[in-house]
Amino acid sequence: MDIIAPPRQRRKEARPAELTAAALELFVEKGFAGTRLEDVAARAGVSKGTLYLYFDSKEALFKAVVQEGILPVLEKGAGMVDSFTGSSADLLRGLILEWWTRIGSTSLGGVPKLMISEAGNFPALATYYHDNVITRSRELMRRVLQRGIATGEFRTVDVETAIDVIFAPVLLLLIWRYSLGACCGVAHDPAAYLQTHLDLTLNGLAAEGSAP
Amino acid sequence: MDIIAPPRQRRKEARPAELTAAALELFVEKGFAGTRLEDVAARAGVSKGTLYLYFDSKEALFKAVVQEGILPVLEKGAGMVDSFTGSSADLLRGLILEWWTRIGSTSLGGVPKLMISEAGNFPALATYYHDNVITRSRELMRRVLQRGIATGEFRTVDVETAIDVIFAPVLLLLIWRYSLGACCGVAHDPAAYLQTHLDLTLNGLAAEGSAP
Amino acid sequence: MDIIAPPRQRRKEARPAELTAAALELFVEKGFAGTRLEDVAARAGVSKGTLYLYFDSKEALFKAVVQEGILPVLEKGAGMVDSFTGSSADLLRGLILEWWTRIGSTSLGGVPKLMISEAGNFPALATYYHDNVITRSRELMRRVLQRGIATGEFRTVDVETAIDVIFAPVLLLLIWRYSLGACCGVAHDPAAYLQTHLDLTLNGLAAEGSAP
Amino acid sequence: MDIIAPPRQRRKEARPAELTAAALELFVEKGFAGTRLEDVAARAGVSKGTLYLYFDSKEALFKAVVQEGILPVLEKGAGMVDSFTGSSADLLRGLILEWWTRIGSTSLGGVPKLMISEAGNFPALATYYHDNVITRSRELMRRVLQRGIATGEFRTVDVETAIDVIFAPVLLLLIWRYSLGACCGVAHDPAAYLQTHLDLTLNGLAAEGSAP
DNA sequence: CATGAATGAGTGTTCATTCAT
DNA sequence: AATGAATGAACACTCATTCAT
Repeated sequence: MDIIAPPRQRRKEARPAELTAAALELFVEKGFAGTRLEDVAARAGVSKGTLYLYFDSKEALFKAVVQEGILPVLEKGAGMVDSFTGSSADLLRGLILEWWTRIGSTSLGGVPKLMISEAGNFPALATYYHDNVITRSRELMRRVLQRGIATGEFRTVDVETAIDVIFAPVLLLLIWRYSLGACCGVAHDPAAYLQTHLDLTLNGLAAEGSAP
Repeated sequence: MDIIAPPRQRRKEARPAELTAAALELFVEKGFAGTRLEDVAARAGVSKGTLYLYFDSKEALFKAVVQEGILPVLEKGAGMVDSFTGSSADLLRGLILEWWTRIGSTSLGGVPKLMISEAGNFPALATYYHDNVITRSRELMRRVLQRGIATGEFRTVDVETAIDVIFAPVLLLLIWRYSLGACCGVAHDPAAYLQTHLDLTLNGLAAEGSAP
Repeated sequence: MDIIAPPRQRRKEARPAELTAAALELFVEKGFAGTRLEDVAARAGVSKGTLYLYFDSKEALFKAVVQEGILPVLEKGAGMVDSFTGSSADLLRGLILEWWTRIGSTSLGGVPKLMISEAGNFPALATYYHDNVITRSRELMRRVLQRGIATGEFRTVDVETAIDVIFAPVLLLLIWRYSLGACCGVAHDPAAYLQTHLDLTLNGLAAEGSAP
Repeated sequence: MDIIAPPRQRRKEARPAELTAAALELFVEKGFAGTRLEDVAARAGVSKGTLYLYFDSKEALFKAVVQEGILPVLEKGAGMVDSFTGSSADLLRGLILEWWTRIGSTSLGGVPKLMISEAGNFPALATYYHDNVITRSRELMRRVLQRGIATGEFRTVDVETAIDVIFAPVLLLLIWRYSLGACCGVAHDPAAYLQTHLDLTLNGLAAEGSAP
């Protein structure tokens, strides 16, 4: 008899992702210590024991949340930079907006604040995050800036400082949103904020005579 | 067995400050949940029970740490602004350096990161921090900027945005130092960093023709 | 070291009853405050944590002990009164003796003294006990007396007072047995005591001319 | 200089009584375990440490409360019986009413319930209470009954049973009042209750032909 | 693979008791 | 004698982790 496999079987591969998704939301909402594995399991629709079939410990789950949440987006970004053919300004703008769509505006937006909060308790994870997320994000932006400078579209600026200047406001937006912004927030409109930030930044980068 | 009992010291006056100091260090180092009250007491040289003579609960201790750590410095800063007679640039520079000496370079420098980490778990404290620390810090800087603009020393800039621009790098420095910087830090030299930041900012603020 | 772990038994169905039984014994023996949950768990053969799978708190356990211990017996008694076809004297005698077999002579006999001891600390439970146990016990006896009076077997007496007179000696017996009787008891023979009490009471109730 | 000693000195001898009085109220209200020595001290207007100048431990205080509360009244009662010259009925009535005035209607009325509650945890005290309070109370009543029987005022009854019959309703009244009566009480009027009880009892005791 | 009952180490909190002043 | 700051043992309760089914 050709019966379709029951959902339980078919979801076997999806389980880890469902669990990390549930865990991400709770970690972001309540922090690492404040999140109970029972709640994670319940939100993913499985039992507490099942969680341990996929993750050795709460700490392992936490690492998986960070790794699986962030890496795919970075890889997508690398692909964009590799294949982009338009202006560097459009590339930079596209990267930031894509990042906002995929990360900033989702639960993943809580990850930077989460890493800041828990880095002290998870040095290994902090190192991993630094080496894989931060370093690679900066590398991505570095390539964009160097591309623009090489083509004469951007002015010759100190690249590392420019990377700081580009990332800092975005990070602060997220950090605020997931900490004090929750209780006494002035509710920045993130889209407008990003737009303003990009306009200012690209204007500042634009070589004289080029069309920003 | 003749175990020597530690001398039972009585120092009611100094106890709260000793306890909040010990708690500050541990909260900054391990976070709220990761800090055991027994360790706080031990670091302050008292027993666990003694802690409860002065603070009703772990949460109350946390609140006291934030309040007693931060408020005095803000008040000192307000006094400086009130009585200062030199240039606004010197005032701004003095405020930031004083802040670094009193807060940034001490354990209190961990408080912003602490608040960011725990705001979600302590909404009441987050509100308190927002209303008393953040709002009043901005007010302090607002007065300095308005003073400079009024005397013609500073250009006419959007004050609120300028406040953001002045505080953000300093906050990021601290946040970094107490989170990821601990394990994979590029060890910014804070003094030089602050100097550069102040130079740039004051230069940007300086009215044309004035001597920065 | 190869310590043999005790077999981890799974018996969800039976657990609550095993736990309340263990708790009953300890509450009766040591009182509410003097009973440690760890001892309750140990006596039931489980760990401390297991207790919390079934009862939210020590107070909840206490409530369950009282409710589950007493209510079933009352319901059985109501059934007896409903279906009994013999004389009212035999019914009254049967009820009291059944009560002694099911409650008085078991650990449940300690419940009245327990309620007296803890009523002040658990007003809600005291109200529950009053409304469900005391009121319903009196209702049971009331029906028996009214039945006997209606058939002419009993004299026309003040029913509420008669209820008091019937219950008081039995309650005092139990209260004594579980308090001062434990250390300096004159070891009443409960069976003989009950017999005498019933004989006297039924004789006092018997209508003239009826065969007691 | 002939200055009157300060109150602190003058109250030295009164301290133990003040402390046991405070303790009695709290023990009756909250039970032994539920009473905090700090509250006892506060109610007596002294510090916690002072309590230990007079009583070695919480248990010693508890014992003192029972002993000092009860014994004086018993001695007074013994004196009454020794010197009384009226009828035995008046003597019995006077004893019970005196008892109600001195014990039943005061905080001391909570002692029987207290002893019932804590007898299991304090066997030594229970023995003391039995030997000194219960035995001597019964002895007192025994003498009254024997006196009445000897003069022909009372019928020849089984004295020990009569003692039970006389004391039981009074004890139940007190027990009820300090336990379940507190939350769901039918608020017996104690004076009327005692009056009825005495009338019935004395009527039952009265020899035929004597004027009750 | 999945479950969920069971475990037990860990911690915040209370409070009887002690002791230096 | 009196104080009250300090102590530390005790306990209720939580939750990450395990394992028999």
